[in-house]
Amino acid sequence: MALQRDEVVRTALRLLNQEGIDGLTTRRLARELGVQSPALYWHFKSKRELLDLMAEAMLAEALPPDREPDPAHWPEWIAADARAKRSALLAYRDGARVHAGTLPTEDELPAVEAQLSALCGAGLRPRTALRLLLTVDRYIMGWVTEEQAWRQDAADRDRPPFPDEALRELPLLREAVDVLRMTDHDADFEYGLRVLIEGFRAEIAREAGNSRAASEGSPAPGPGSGGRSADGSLGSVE
Amino acid sequence: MALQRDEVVRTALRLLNQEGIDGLTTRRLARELGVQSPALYWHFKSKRELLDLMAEAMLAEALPPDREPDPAHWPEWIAADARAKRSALLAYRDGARVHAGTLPTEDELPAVEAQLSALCGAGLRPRTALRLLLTVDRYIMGWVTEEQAWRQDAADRDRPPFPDEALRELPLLREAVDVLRMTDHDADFEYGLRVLIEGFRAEIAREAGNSRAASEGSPAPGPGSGGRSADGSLGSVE
DNA sequence: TCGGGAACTTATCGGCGATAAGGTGGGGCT
DNA sequence: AGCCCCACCTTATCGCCGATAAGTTCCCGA
Repeated sequence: MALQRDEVVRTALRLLNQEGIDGLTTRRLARELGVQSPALYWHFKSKRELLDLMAEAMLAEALPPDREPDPAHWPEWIAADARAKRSALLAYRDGARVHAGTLPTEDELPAVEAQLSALCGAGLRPRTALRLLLTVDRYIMGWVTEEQAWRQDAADRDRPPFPDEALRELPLLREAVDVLRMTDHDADFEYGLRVLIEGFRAEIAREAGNSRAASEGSPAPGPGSGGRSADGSLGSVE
Repeated sequence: MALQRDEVVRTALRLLNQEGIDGLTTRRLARELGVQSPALYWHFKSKRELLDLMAEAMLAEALPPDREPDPAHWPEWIAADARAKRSALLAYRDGARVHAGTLPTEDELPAVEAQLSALCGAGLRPRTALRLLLTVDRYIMGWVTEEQAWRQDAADRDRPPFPDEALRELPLLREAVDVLRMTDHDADFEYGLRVLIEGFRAEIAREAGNSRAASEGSPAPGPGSGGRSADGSLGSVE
């Protein structure tokens, strides 16, 4: 039986966990599959394409498709999706770096539309709802990227970073030393996630309050030419 | 006159902008400097070390040292620092990817201590304050990573992603299409930043409210019991 | 005057992604 | 039965990469 794309991807993911992304070379992968490395280029036009499929497979394992998010419980499913995505990325070594190179695909769009629908049901405009989803997504990516870099480094290095003596003159950092040394990734991630959701809550309340003023249909949201842009102050918030 | 580490780093940063991170090779850099590539290994023990110094230099350009953040105006300087960091990363091609591999250095710690001091002055515990700083940092990194990947891709590709026909059955996405296609990175970044700061505001209010109940020294702030009602669903935080 | 080290060169290593070109075997067509 | 096509793989090779080893140059201080 000839090689299947699917089998290659699965083997590549296994190899990713064993060797890390730098050890995942076409030659190594080919050896694992019992073929010569150019054989892979029959199935994938480039290593980039293979990595894309790996990223897709990673997330597919964790995020079940075809859900109908409930507008009434948006904080719950936003948080649940965020945790699921983080778990999916953490499930493979360098998972975040593999995913990072990926561009969004058109077939992810229906799921996003469903999420937008729920958020709009909770009172947001589509633009704002999508921005919200993007925000949490960026947080997750940034978080897991750092987390995996840290874990990797902790595996290499023998001594812990930020030794006590470096914190001698820094009492506040000394008090927060377990956050600084990231001894509990889960709790620290949850903290930022909760902060985001609190912010979303405020944003929804604000936008619901404004809903009659801004009316609708205008692509530029009310204030100024470019919206709030970077005018420096956040004073317009309250 | 012999080569200086500093000159190498500056040339490397210039080359980074010209060629991107994949085009930044030791041979190419050496050629630019008029030496042979092994000469670089006299000044740097590895390419990783060079990249670390490049990342450091990138951020040093944008973030002036020795500031004394004001507790009373924490939203302003948090936002200003966030914008400055994003700008610094955007100032160089693949800036986020260069920075991503970096580990925090001990000499950044005093600046963090000063920020913690201000946030504690605003009513947070050190642990929470540091988590807050980490949260916004991860958001920035995730954001700029994606933003630069997108810009790069837009430069390569001739046609815009997500053509209209792909959105035919997706009315909400069609309404948010400029967010989806990221036509205004600045405004979209600002949105997430504001959401984060709103969340911080809520967090500070919550923690200040709890301050007498939890006293201190207890790592678990006891979510749900005394504080907000609505976060019960997310209550597994700590 | 000369030893030594900073700063660089030449030569080379092993490995990488990728391409070119050729082999092979089985299934379907005549 | 014969044959051909083509999916799938091999061998050979390209140009590049980061990195190391060993030798060279040249200045500076004792």
